[in-house]
Amino acid sequence: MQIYNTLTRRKETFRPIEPGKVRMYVCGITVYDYCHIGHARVMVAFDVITRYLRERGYDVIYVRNITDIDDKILKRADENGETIVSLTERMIDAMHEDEDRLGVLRPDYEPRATAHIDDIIAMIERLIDKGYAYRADNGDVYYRVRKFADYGKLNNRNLDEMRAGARVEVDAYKEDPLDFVLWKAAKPDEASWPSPWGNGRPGWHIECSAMSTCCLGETFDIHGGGPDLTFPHHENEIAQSEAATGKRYVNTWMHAGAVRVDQQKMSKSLGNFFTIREVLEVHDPEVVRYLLLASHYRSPINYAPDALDEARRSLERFYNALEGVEPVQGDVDARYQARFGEAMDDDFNTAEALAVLFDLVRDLNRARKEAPEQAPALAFELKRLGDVLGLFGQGPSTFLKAGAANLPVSESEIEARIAARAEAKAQRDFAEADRIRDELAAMGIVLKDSREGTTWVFEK
RNA sequence: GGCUGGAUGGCAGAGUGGUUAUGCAGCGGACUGCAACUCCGUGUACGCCGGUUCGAUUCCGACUCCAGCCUCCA
Repeated sequence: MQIYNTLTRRKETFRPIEPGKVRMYVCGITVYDYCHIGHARVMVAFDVITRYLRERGYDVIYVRNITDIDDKILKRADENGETIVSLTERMIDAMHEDEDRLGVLRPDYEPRATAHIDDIIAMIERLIDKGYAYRADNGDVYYRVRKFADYGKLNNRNLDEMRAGARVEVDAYKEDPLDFVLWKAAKPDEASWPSPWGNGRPGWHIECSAMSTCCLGETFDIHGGGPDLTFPHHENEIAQSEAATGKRYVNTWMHAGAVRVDQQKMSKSLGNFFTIREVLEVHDPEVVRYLLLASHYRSPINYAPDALDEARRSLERFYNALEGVEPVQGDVDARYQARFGEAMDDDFNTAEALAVLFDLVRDLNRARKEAPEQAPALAFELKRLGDVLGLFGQGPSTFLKAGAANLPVSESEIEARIAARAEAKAQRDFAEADRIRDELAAMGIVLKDSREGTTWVFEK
């Protein structure tokens, strides 16, 4: 199996530290607002990665943290006039709701920063002892970046060149402008925890170093995250962890591609983001999931309403093929599984894997006409492989009829009209039959005749 | 300025040193009372300029353009 490693900038053969076992950490969300489509992409990407690794027989430990203390949280809670805990609990619940709807399986562990203050303090102490960190006069503790010789290796950055480009306000208390904060001294009435350096709260980067190490060990297999975390977040994590432990921190670094809107990165700072929940008001969650899987996880994707409509039409092809066939395990051409596996083995190429499934769909549709006895096994294979991607889990008619619930007619009324049309057709009164069909079509109900009878789907 | 990626048919999006990606849309045919679904068929796509090669969209170099990171952001 090949995985692209951001650290080496190439695909590498994946070899877990312990055979058969994969330890993976992914940077999660800072819970001060609802998740947007960019978050959804990371969630879905690593969900599929976990599902496939497990399908391959690996015992995966998947850890994704929750940042529940941070400047933005303090600010937002204050603006809302609610407590930090009230805000973060609300956003954590919302995040879980969003990912459940997208079919994202929960990570095995979701450590929260506020539950690991002791581990964080212990790691900072270790860094101070080794001379990699210092307490400044303002009470903050900083990491001494220039002390870490490998700094910049993940991003191919050179310290002196970075310095030239620095345009951040220089904190007077830092020894060097590049130093970053490990422990932030609390202002009088801010939420804080006691520490050897006074009351305060952890910096963002140290929390991931401490929680990943405490859940997965000092060296682990895969560390993932969004595209905007490679610098400085992951670079700083490496500096902290490798300085503290003296060991290699992570073997494979994986980063998802950006979600763009009008060719610009979807981001909080630009304000051009769509939350998962607002998108799900209009689109079936599986359509969103499909859209995310239709491109390779590292490619940038452009988020647009048209793209979702097209994803919906593509998914309809799958569900049309599955509708009315009872999947039963049986003999199928082994090449589908082989090609699917080859695609996924190549750095989780879901786009290629979906192309294999479309080929399978064509075979299934053909079998339904020409060799119906083969259809159940093909449908089973399609569902089984789709499940690795977290797709095709709902009943075909549930998907195809979704949205019809808001219509002014009930399902039984629709069925009654279909029966009336069948009667008209039997009388060869096609004008009446077409009138009924047009009437239903005007509401978005599209009829599909087949040998077994008439079914319908809802087209928005 | 430094560091990463990328540029594929109408759109989306994989991939490959010489042979069909795939999906959506379109066109022709079949099925159908007519449609829808489905099936069959259909498109001289690989940013630009050089180089390597018998042959390059695919390898190498220059160029143009796009995006990301260098500051909180998945």
